Amino acid sequence: MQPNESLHLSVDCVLFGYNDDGLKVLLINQKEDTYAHAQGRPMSQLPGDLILIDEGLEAAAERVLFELTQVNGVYLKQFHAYGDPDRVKDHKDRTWLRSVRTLPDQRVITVGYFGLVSLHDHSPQPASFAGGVSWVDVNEVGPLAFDHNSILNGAIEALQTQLETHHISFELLPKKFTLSQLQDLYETVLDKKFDKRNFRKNVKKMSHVVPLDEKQQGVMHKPAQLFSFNPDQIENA
Amino acid sequence: MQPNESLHLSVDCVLFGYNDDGLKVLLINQKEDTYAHAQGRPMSQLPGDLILIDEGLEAAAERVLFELTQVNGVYLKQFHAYGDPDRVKDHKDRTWLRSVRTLPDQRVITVGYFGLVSLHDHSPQPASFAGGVSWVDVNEVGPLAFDHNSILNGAIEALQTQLETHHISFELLPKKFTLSQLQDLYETVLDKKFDKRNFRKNVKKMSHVVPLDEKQQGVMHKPAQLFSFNPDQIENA
DNA sequence: CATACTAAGTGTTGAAAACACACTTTTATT
DNA sequence: AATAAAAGTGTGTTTTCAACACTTAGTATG
Repeated sequence: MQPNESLHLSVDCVLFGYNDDGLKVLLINQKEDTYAHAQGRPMSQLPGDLILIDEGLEAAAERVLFELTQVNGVYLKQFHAYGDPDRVKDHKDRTWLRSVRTLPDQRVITVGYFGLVSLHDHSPQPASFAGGVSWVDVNEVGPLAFDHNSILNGAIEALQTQLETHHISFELLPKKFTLSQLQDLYETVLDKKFDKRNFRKNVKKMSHVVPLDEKQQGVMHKPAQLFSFNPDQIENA
Repeated sequence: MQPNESLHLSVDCVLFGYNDDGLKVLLINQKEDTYAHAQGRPMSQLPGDLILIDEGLEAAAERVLFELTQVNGVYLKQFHAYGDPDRVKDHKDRTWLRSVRTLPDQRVITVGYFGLVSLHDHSPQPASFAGGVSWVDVNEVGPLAFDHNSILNGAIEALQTQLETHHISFELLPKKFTLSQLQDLYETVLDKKFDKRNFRKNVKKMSHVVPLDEKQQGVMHKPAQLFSFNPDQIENA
């Protein structure tokens, strides 16, 4: 049984950003000049990188995200490992790989993490990079490089499950938010509608959602009560 | 950014076996003669192996299980990847590694799969191997090598979630089974009790559990109706 | 053949959660 | 003062969940 002499391992990050405009994913555009145009236009892909020899998986995911967004402390969760031997062997992807990797023919197994950021207060901007990093609405994502479309789908499912079972909504909302914003978040992520009154009844049972002595301002309708999350109350379930 | 020249990737399998006697895990005993006894007694570990250079992750898990049990077509599900840089660096584990690996100092990332087999009809027996393979009740598992105790815990949680959300119980039961057996399975895996009448009410709603024209035989009490699973009805949810 | 043993099988009721549903209130704008 | 726009609020119905105990069918024994 021969050992796997030359395998590479990477992490790929599906960074979800949310604001009143919808749920977004951070994508990287392969640069045009590094892409052989035989195939058509350059593709987008998920941010990812090979892990360093002494680096933990989660640490690698944090590093990738920090390099892209300069944001630390992003909520991160591993959801699946992708190891099809041919996942980076597709013709359309090889061309690009040859331009950026020293060993483009190496098999790469990747571990998928999804991360959550709020795009309300500040939009963590595609830092430093030569550019080509952008937030794309999850419903408008075209074909991605490698198997990144299935990785994205896996991340969306994991996010949906996680939203239903754990208290993670605050990762995607501003510090102060209205109940309509919270409901919109649930509706957007889970892709279904909720009844306003029933939704609010359920929120009242969530002890980690606390009303503030503050109201929305500058809106041309009845201003909404603001709420925030009480970190002490956020446990599991 | 230096590439990860010398990483190894393995799969570790948590094979669950179930019979009326409880939920078991298949463990391998490190052989005494390959283990330096300085530390005390040899440890047990989960079956696992480095993946071959052209082998998919799931294929590797299937291979490991087949080599151990000679059983094909085991239900298998990936649940988590473990990549702590020090996960195989513990002193107690190095000794053993040196005796079985050509490159014992290599970092190893592992992908965890859990598998399900029924121990009713036939107990897939620890094949061919020099021995040291055994079914251990999940509640009686002692300290394992490496981080295998946390891998096992991760597998148990994944199994519980999966049992509650997907129709997988038939993987652990004989082809024909009684409702009491089904209930015992749920109680064992989820580690809680159910009310017999309520449980049976719920089963009646499951269209994939179908009654047979057959009864239990040779028991010294009222023989139970036998049921089986209708594979056509097993979808998701 | 009568009795005893064992697990199988079976319904009802009350409580809680889920669902469906429409009008009034508050602010900014004109 | 009138309008526009989203906020906020309660009730009845249906469905699901939880608690609870006795009768039945077969095997074994005397």
